[in-house]
Amino acid sequence: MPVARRPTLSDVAQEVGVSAKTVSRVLNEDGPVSAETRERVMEAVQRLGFRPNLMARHMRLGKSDTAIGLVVPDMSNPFFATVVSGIESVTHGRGLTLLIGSSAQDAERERSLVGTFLARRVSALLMAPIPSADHGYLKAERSAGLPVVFLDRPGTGLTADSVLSSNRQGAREGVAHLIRHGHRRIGFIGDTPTALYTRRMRLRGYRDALAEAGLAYDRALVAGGQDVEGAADATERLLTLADPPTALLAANNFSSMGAVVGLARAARKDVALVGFDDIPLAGVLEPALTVVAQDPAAMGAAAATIALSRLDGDRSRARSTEIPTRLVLRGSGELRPR
Amino acid sequence: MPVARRPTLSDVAQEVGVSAKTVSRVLNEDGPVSAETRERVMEAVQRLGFRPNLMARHMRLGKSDTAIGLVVPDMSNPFFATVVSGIESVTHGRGLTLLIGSSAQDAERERSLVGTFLARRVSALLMAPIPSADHGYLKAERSAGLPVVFLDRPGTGLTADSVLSSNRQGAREGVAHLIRHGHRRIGFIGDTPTALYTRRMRLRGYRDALAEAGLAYDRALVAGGQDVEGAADATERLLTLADPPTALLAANNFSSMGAVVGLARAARKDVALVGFDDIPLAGVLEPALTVVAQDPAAMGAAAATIALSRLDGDRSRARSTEIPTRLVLRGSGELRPR
DNA sequence: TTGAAAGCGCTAACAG
DNA sequence: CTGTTAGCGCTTTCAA
Repeated sequence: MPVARRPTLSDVAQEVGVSAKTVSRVLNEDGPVSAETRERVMEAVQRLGFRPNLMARHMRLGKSDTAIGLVVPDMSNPFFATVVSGIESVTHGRGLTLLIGSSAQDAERERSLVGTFLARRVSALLMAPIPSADHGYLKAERSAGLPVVFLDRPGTGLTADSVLSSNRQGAREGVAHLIRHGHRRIGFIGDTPTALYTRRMRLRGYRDALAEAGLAYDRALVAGGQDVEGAADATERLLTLADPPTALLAANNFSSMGAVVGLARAARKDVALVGFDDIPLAGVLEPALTVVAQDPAAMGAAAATIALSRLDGDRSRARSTEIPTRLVLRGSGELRPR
Repeated sequence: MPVARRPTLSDVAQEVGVSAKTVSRVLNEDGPVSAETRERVMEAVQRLGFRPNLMARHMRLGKSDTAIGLVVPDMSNPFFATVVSGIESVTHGRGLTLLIGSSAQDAERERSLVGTFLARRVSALLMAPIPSADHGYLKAERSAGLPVVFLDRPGTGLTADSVLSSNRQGAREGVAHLIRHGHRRIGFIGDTPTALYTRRMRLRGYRDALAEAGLAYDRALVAGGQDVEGAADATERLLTLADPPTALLAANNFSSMGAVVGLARAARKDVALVGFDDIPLAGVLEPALTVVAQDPAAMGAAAATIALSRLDGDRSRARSTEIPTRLVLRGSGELRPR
């Protein structure tokens, strides 16, 4: 089967018997064109199935690509999937296309993705940065006018806008809630690596709440894993301690699921639990799961909005936007210690 | 702050005192360059922070963009989020970038997204097509060599590759499982619009199983909604029928959640349930949820693999790939009717 | 081993 | 109202 070449502007022009510029004028409604010419051009465009080449257009205009690049650690994490839909809800109206890549928690891969996006001349860069990576290499791009927005975690080595959850305050509220219900031994189920910004902030909030209540911080009550399974194991391990916790704070979505699984396996419905990040069906678990809910869609939308305002010329200094978390009471955090 | 122009190939060339072509040769390891020249070019590239402009490169080569376009109905649906990570796992190794857009179940929007992708000259197009849309307008592109792969549902009006779940067979097995456990009145909780391909196929599988068991099909037992809430309401309504179902098949992920919520609200732990599409925490629900699990990551990977083989010159006729579902027994489907 | 010229598809600037 | 020329940043072709 012969592979037909895609028609170009000049193909259309030739077909109609006008110059390329005239066709361009018709398509971009730029400058005056006689009704009849317009008509004939449009007809030829239809007939040939012509579609202007955006690459060529962007290049000629010497502008950035009308796309924004997004780097997330893992697309299949519902948190980031929802962040993406928040971003898209903002960018779509502006005719911006979304380029997405997963860093898979690998600094090399993150850098290579960012490199590709830069080579494509994206209009802006949104990223949930890898903790171990330095982002100083973006300094030149940023001062050349490329908007960079860090999402979920601040970046290292680069001053840029960021959009974060109220991690510390949220965790503090969650733990205070458990304390209010009489708990004195409260475990912390986090993720690994422990260097992750969100984990550190949430651990800080956990310690804040303990300190406010005059409770000692016990490292033995801090555990975690890489995934749901790891968090479930960690939960079960905490329960076998000599002086075990009567309540738990799980510090992110999969830790929350892991804690639920671990408690279910140990058949311990008496252990209170507050999760971080809402999870589906939290309401029908038994007991129903109390959580510190984040608002990932709002985070994505905020990040995109900031990037757009930068594109629109906002040159004010970099700022950090905090999206509030919300304690959603459903029951699991209100159990009393026995 | 002065916004610096990005350095170009000729900037680097000028800096080093060679021609643009020489710099190009160094960067692409194309043709002979003296070690010393190479050294000096590389140094200048580093110093200026030069990054070749991919748009210009693609254009000059007259090839497609090294990107593939993906249209999904809704990014925040974990099913599609997982499909995306499956796609990415395949494309990343090939240096392809992923362009993503949400159609939001709107035919206009789908078409505009596809239009944008085509204008960008993507190398391939993957999409979960809107049921109400005709995709005949892609015929010319396809015969011009653009790989098109439909995901999750076949497209309308266009012969193209597709990757689908074994919807009918999966539903049949799920319902047969309920029948095997003694159920004779089995409800179907689906999504709307009812024209959706997956719903139609799963309903067919449901009817297959009933027919095989000699059970009559009763339209009154078929209900559904647009989201979790709607499915929950539909579930509650089915339970109030004069001759209510003793078991349910929920036909997708949010219908499954809705059915779980509806049964929980009605406090009916005696009603058997088989969900379609696995959901998180299915194992710790009470009773634990039996599901017909799909494999969204495999679907994404298969779609990407097919697109790549087409790019590599595979001109065989369009084929439909079926990714098998798997009945995961956890308890909720094994309840006996009272 | 290196360079000059031409051109990918498009549009800005200027003529006509 | 319409056309011509030039050039965005890169690579191919051909020549030196």
